[in-house]
Amino acid sequence: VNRRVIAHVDMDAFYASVELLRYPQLQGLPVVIGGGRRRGPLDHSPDVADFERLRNYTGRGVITTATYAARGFGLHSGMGLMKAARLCPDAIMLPVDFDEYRRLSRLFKAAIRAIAPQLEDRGIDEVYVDLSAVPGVDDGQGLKLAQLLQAEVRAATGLTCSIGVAPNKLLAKLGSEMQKPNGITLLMPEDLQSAVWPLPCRKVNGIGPKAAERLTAMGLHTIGDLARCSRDDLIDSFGAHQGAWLHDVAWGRDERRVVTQSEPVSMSCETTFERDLHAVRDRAELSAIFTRLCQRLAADLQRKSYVGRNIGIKLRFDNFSSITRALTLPEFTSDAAAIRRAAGQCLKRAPLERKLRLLGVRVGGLMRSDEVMSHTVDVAQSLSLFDNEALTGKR
DNA sequence: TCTGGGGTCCTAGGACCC
DNA sequence: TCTGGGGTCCTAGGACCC
Repeated sequence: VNRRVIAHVDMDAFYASVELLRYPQLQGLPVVIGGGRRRGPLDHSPDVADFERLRNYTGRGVITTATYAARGFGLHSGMGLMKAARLCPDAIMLPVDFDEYRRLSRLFKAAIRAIAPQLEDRGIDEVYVDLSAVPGVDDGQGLKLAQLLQAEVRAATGLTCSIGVAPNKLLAKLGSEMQKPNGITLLMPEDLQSAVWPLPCRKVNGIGPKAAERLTAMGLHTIGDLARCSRDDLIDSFGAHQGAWLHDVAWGRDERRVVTQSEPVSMSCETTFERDLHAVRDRAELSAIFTRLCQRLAADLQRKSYVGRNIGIKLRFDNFSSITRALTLPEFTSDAAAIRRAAGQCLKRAPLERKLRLLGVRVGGLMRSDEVMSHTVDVAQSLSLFDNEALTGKR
């Protein structure tokens, strides 16, 4: 049996660290990333006093990432900015700059790929890497390889990362969190009892707030507690699928492969309004936003060369409850007007008594637009070549 | 003034078909 | 006059993740 060597590489406080790279004068200060898109360009080397402070913020944003200094004040990602402002009014607030984060994301992934090509993307700031076939990985060289990965990532980006090395994804992911920032943790099966069992169940990727609460209610707090449950008891409580999975997790078992390529399933655009809007009273404003979302989504699909035929909307009401409505079109599309029409049909089936907080549009059932050739949609498109506009050469 | 935006996967029920 | 068993597609909601 070939034992695998899997690494999980997790960039440390990624967005915040990218900003500290740009503004080294903020090093060591509480800084949070979040809020609006951008708020006027800053000078190249602004004084610390020139940065926006949390105390001046009004709005509905949340913290996307907090520097380690900010975490010292109890700030963390997902926290509402208004609440964060109460905890640490002097914290510096920076708008998100996704283009820059994506640029550095590509750099760090390329640096890793150059050493270990079997890489699975897990979002902008983390990856799994299968090191099994990398030369020199045998007996005890896992640490050396992880050090090499860290060095190359830092050389390529100036950023630090934390790495877990283990026989599978589950343990590698647990490991990468254990010695943040800039840490390396090797987890072997024999470390299960000493290093993994003491951890709260919530640390496991896939056990969220709801599952953790159910486990707590059963008196199960740590992964070790879980390991003392029989497989059958867990299956009785959580169902065949999740119960068996929980049991495997507790014993450090995970056979999932590192998936080096995948296709997107859906794309979406959504926005939270600055104030809650009423479907009737704010009809014009809402309609304009709705159309803009569809246009942005269509542009995204076209830029990435995808079409889809499942069109859906998401509504969030003033009480934070959400609903979705969706329909499947007979033909694939990435056309803004077609998406807008279908999404409008969906909206008709939604209750609109309450004020709205968020509106979203989604296209699912995606297919690469260059693979759609033989499809009926192209019949429609080629037919449109013969419409009047094309024939008369207008436009 | 609590609670962003972009995703994936799972479940459950109904429609429909063989 | 009581009622199969699969399979697939679709919708809606929910849990979870980054």
